[in-house]
Amino acid sequence: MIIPPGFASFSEYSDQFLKNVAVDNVILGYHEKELKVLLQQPYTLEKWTVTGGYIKKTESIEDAASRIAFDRTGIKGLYLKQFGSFGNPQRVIDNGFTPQYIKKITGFDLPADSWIFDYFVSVAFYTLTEFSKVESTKGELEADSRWWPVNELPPMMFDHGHIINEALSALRLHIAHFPIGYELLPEKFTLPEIHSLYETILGKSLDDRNFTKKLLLTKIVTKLDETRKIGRHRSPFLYKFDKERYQEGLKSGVALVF
Amino acid sequence: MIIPPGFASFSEYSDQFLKNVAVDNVILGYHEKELKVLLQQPYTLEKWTVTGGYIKKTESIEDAASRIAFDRTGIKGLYLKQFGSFGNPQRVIDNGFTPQYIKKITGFDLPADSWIFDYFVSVAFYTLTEFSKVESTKGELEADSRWWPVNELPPMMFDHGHIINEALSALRLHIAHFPIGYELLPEKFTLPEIHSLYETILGKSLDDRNFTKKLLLTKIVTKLDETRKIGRHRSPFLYKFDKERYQEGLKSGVALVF
DNA sequence: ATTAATTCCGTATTTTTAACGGAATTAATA
DNA sequence: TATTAATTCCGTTAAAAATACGGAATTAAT
Repeated sequence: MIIPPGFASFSEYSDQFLKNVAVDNVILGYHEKELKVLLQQPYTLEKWTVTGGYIKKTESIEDAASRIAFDRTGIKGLYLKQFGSFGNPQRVIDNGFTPQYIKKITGFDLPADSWIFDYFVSVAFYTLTEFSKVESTKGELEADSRWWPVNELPPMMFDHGHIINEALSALRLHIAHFPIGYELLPEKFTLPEIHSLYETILGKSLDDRNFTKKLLLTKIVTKLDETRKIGRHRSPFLYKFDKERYQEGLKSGVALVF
Repeated sequence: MIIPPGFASFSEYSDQFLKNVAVDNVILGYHEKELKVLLQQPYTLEKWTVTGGYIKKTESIEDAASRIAFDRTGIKGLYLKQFGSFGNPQRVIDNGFTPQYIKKITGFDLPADSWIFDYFVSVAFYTLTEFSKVESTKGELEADSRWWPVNELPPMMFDHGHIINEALSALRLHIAHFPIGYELLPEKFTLPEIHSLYETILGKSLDDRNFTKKLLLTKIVTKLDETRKIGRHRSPFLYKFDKERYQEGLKSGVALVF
């Protein structure tokens, strides 16, 4: 727990938060046919973490997750999905928190029996966002922070590698029951683009004709009259999401079994 | 947080636990074609809660859930499934904890800014168990504790009514992907029995011929050569679970879509 | 005019799911 | 001992969904 400037004591800052419980957000983005995750490298440590933070006593865990996701991405109203909580004593062994270490990074002396040295339960959410939207606010992100391809992760702190894998499992399960893509694609997109998105997330190839058939059957995307001119080949038509049907699908479920 | 006898101070007892986070177990049992949930009525309050408890600093959240489930049921090795975490400021308003109240029930004076007066995030699990196994240990359960039909719940503390509903939703989703019943049926059971169990959990009637077909296709149950003599009608054959296939199904999933 | 890259479309086959009726067994009882 | 009431148990057909697959059209570069 890093103390921002302007606080006279550790507790003056930390008292606004719940103890021994925190939120982690696995922020996923899609770029160049690859799923990426936004990681940060805090406090000059050599390991990376998913984005996360503490829960204010006055907010719900969902509100905390939203607030933190907004802080890291600058995007309001991200779709956050809780997929599990993680907690075991090994977490505190791995993080290297000691009174000396806390003294060094925060300047405050804390007793060895402070709750800060007990393990934290992490309530984990994942979210999907369009890669480019976040990159534009990259300058505002704190410390070291960058996108990593989900299958080429750097050395991760604690169990964060595991948490990312669980997020991906949850996403793959989720995708079978709910529409996906609104958050990950530009407003107008082509069929091959959304096709490739699904292939990337599911990690397998999907027959293009069957994919199109099923997708259009759900009516969550509608064809536009425009095409996009790219490359020396036929120009693909553009599509967009039918926002109402999409929202409806999020609530009540849409079967899209691939 | 009730202090057992023999502790000199609140912190002497509470220091073994993580703060502001706890575990709740929705213990489900099946009896007479009805799903029931084990609830307790703590501290002479008039509202009921699902079983739950605090997490020791030395144990994982899963271990805490197991320990607590064992305490309440006397059954070792219950299958516990995490299905979500719940936390918002309303929880603390609802529980009625005040320094005066804590003084009354524990005998200790606590400062108003103690973490005990902040809300607790609940990591929730559900478990399935054979009703009769637990009932036999009922005498050992603490305080008021009894089974309630899941659709005739008494007044519930906090959001515990909501948590139970979420547990049931999770269970109904779960049942489509994993085998169920080993924990809820006696060792040997009849087809009508397991059929009725599935109907009860899913809350709808399932065609018996199709049900049997699908169930046997999974190979998780095997037919025995015995029958059970009950009533003035044809004696049903007995079946049992193939434990190996069942375990395998729990790990890798079994499609049983009804 | 040719070529390379890519979009786009439809039908046939297989598999899965859903719907459905009637004969067999048991024990009570008339 | 014949009848009745309650329940188990079985198999086929129709409908729906998923899968497999080939070839023509467009574009821009050469």
